Amino acid sequence: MTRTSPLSGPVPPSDAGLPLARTSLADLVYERLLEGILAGRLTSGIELNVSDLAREFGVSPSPVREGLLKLAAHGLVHSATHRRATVISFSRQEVIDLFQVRELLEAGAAALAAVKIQPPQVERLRQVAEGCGALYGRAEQKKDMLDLDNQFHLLIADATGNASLKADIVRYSQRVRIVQCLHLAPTNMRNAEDEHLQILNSIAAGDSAGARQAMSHHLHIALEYVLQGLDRSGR
Amino acid sequence: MTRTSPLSGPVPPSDAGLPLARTSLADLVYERLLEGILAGRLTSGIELNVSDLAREFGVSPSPVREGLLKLAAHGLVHSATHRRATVISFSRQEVIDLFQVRELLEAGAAALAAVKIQPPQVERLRQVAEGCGALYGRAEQKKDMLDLDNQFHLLIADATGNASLKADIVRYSQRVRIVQCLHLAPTNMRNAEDEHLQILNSIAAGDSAGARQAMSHHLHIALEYVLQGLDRSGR
DNA sequence: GGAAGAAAAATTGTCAACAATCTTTTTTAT
DNA sequence: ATAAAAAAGATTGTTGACAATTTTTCTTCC
Repeated sequence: MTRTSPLSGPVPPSDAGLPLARTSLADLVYERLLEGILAGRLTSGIELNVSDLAREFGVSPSPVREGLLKLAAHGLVHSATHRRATVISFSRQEVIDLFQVRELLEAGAAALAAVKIQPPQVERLRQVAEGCGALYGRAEQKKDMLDLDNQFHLLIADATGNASLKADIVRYSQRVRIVQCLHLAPTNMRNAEDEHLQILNSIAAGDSAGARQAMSHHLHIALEYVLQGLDRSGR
Repeated sequence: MTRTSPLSGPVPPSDAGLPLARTSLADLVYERLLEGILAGRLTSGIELNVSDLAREFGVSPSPVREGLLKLAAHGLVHSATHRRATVISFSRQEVIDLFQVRELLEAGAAALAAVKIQPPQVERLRQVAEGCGALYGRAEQKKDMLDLDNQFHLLIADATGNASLKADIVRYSQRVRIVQCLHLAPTNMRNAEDEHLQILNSIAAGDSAGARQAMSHHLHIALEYVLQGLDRSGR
């Protein structure tokens, strides 16, 4: 097959500088849809119909199907047999549940990171935490703010050295993001920088209990803001 | 299509007593392979080739492909493009990482369950915890023992009322089981009943901290045994 | 005889057609 | 006119064929 389909335009995100990390069309579809979801273009409840997407991406239905299946397996898309797939939507209780697990994972990760983090990672973490400051409160940069916040959390997950833990934190951050795209007012991210620095300082000081506590606090506040937005928009 | 393929023999595990919960062939393949993995017939490293499985199950390649994709997304199968899928295998460090996350999730779940559990669930939990006693140490019943142990942990996950948390605990228990099938000596499950009762009593008493502590302890011991078996067999 | 390279075989990935199911529209009966 | 039933349309699920890639086997050369 001559690689001329639209999807092959943007170079597939090769994991490393490996010779030539081939990826399947299904994975490219997955990446594209994921990007759309995280960017907020594809919001909760939007229907993802196979033939339309196949047309749009210039591939046959099969890779689209598989891409959707992967999104469903990762909990980003709701998919039942013979019903068209939709971007997942969460009830109020499900949002609370989501944050409950997220807290278990991320508070634990923060505690672990306090023990295992290396100096260069501390430095990187500080850059990201402080980089946020310039953006806070500006509505038109909500996506950038979410991206930076996310990066902060992912760097902590990285610092644990536990790939499995990181993978789960990524999955939760993606699902939380779907909710944040809908229900988070940009102004509510003002305090985040202080909270991030609190977490960072505990981690840098090797204070596991403090890091755990600071992360829990941060996530509780984040949940509170999301619920406020949800209750408001949910009428 | 007249439903006569081998796969439709064993009735698909319908989630509830719904009228007729249809499932796709891909899901049936998924269930069958999952069962084989959890039963220990399909062990780490075993190659799962699409055409062979398609022949064996009497379906076309596509549903098999999708079933494997789902297993891969759940972390039970390793799958790279143009390479045949294999049942996942874990390095020593990966096993440790696995148990680390499992502890975060399950210790948290135990603490939550202590707050939220209902009397009938306590009763059910006690039955399972005590039901284990009759089996411990008998080598020929290793699978039954693992099943009961698993059920105990899943009931606690259930008692949290957090579906997302439970789903993740299930996923980890499945991956841990792959390791246990390979590296756990049945004799090493003798103490489990006592530990389970300890957890149960804390939960029943509404003692969150105690339940968390007891679950952590239980999982630490479980990891120790697995590592012993791994170091022995791994030469 | 053993290692590097080329041909052959096996396997995975993609496609397009068909079958099964769901959804919408139209028809029919009350 | 409204609600149930039937037909038409759209969408998903499955299949088998083909293309792309990897793996194995065989040949060639040192």
